[in-house]
Amino acid sequence: MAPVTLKDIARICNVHPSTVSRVLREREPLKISKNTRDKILEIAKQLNYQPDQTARALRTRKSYTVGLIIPNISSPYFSGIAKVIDERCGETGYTLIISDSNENQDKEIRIVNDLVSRGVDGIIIAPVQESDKHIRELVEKKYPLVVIDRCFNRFKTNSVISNDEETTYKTVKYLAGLGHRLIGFISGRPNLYPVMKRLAGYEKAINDLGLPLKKEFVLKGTQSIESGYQSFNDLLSLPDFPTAILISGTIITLGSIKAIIDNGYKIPQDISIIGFTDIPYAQYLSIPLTTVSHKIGDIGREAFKMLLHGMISGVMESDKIVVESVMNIRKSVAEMVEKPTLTTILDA
Amino acid sequence: MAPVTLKDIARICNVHPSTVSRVLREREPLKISKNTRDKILEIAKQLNYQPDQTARALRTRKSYTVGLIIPNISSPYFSGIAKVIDERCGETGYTLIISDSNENQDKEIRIVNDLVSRGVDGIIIAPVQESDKHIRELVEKKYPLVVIDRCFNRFKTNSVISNDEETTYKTVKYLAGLGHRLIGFISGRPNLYPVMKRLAGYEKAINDLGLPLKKEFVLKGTQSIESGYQSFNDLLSLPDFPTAILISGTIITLGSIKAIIDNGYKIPQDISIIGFTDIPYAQYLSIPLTTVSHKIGDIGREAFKMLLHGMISGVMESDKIVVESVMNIRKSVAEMVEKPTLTTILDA
DNA sequence: GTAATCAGTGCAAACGTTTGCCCGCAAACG
DNA sequence: CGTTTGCGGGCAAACGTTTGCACTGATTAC
Repeated sequence: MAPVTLKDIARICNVHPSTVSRVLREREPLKISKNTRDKILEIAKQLNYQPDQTARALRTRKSYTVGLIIPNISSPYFSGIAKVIDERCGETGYTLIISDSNENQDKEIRIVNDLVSRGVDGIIIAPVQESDKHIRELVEKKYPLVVIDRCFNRFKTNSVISNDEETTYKTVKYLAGLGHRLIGFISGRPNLYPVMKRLAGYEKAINDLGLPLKKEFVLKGTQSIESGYQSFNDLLSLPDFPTAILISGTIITLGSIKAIIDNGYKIPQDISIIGFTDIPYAQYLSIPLTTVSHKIGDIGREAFKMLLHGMISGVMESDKIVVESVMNIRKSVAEMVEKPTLTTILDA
Repeated sequence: MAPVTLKDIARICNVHPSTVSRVLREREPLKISKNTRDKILEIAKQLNYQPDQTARALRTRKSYTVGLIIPNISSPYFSGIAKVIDERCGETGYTLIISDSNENQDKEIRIVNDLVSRGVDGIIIAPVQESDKHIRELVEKKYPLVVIDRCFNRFKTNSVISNDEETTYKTVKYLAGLGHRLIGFISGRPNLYPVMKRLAGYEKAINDLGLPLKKEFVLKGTQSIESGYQSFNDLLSLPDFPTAILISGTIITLGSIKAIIDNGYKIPQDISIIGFTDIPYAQYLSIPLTTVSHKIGDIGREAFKMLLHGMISGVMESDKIVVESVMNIRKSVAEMVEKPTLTTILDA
């Protein structure tokens, strides 16, 4: 009934528990006679011995677990990242603890404390980014930690992010190249790192291209479908609304599409949209969505690689890895009939 | 640097570690003078003491963790369930360990062993269902365990599932009511419990309604987009293909939609489809998908409730809870022009 | 006035491992 | 033959908690 322990095996084999441990751990040099060794192994297998990881972790101060904290597990973006990190964990003998902060700063702090007191060997986190004290403390303690997707400006951390600024810049250029002059930008929470970067790229491109930068064309909100719906509605009620809109975030994209449909507009005839980031369903829609997709697999793998290095070596540097995102041109962007003479700028 | 322990606090307060433990645990009756109590609490707060959950778990044989094993974390269905279970865990003081079995039986077994040896207090699992030995062993040991979505016929377990058979029956009736007589059924892995139940409901309805039951109308495969694509292609290449198709599984649904588009057919003019289960994007598609959606929230909450009861009481019964699924009528099903005279049957 | 109660706290064992150290013995060495 | 070497394995401490028990001094009960 009760789980079998080292002592049980030791008693049966007439040896000391430490001997059993040595055999099962297989440390070098293993100075155990083949006789007792075989006997122990056989009994262990026969009794289906499973070491108590709790006891082991207490003794060795190493739990072979890593924590992953994401703001929303049902977002395909984050659950995709979780999947590849989980894969890498499995391959390297770690157990992954995934926790959902639900975009709630207090909950995130509770989770971090909990994970640390549970003795996880390292943490990968996509932070809520309303506060950074708890993260900074870990970083200062050289705790193995990697920040993904959203990184901090106020201090250095190991992080892996996407090149949102450049990509957004190119995206605006692409739209301008198709003749769009009135281009809008909609997002959720504006203080998120990727949103700030996208906005920066957007504004820079608008300026460089000499397009009108109207502040009523950029709308912010929260991380919810309703917020996206509301923002897009506001945009559409403008007397002279944009011909193309950049939408930051898949949740916001969903709300936006609903707003367009409810208003009776057609994509891309009436309005062109580009979504950040890609959603798995985007390509299967009747109007396949042009999107900017982030390389979820690369992000997850790089993050785990950095973390693993930190966990093994015991030293944490502060590298920042940026993975390139790519544009998926589908059908949600129309070419404008009257092309402006921007070609000279675009060739730059 | 090193984390602060009970001993540290005890030393500072000039008391025994056990006293510190008693104060911090706040067990009744708490026979500690207000003096020392206040002092300990203050120092603990000042030093930001976080109890070592590993040590505590070792001593108390209770870890306040629960394991959740799902076959695919990036499926919106499973990640949705994970989200509500995570919420309930947070509310009740448990930490959730989510693991992805990736529809791989071997990996699932490894995960189960790992979780058990990590001392989780209970497990919720949506099993791969190729083997059941490891599950049955846990059930026989009265290990707190709840099976969701897919349950076993060969032995009793606590489980929460959806009423797929009845719902599918009604769905076929609904299609027949709209004049469809050639109705197909496409699924992924056929040995999954919900798929079996859906198929049973489908066949029963076809029989009851006196419709033709053609075996080339029901196609099975694996859990992949490609499989859905392939199956639907096969169906469409039939000389006399169905006018309506039931599609089991969101992954298969994605593949099916792609197949329809690639073949140049229009939904629902050329073919009607109903998807099991609902996907968050379904209602925002240009052709909103008629789906059967499962009450993810109820499934998660009920499962956790059962598990919590088992973990607290220490006894596991074998209840089976079935939650009702609902049909979301949208626009992917067309009414047939010539209505058959099935009304008498349908009124039954 | 003595015995029983009780508040307040210390002591030590225990949870299941891991690991540094030591010890006995036999072989090898000089 | 005495000493070193090395193999095989036992001993006990330690990781940080929790908790039953014992102990002291004071209060209450009779």
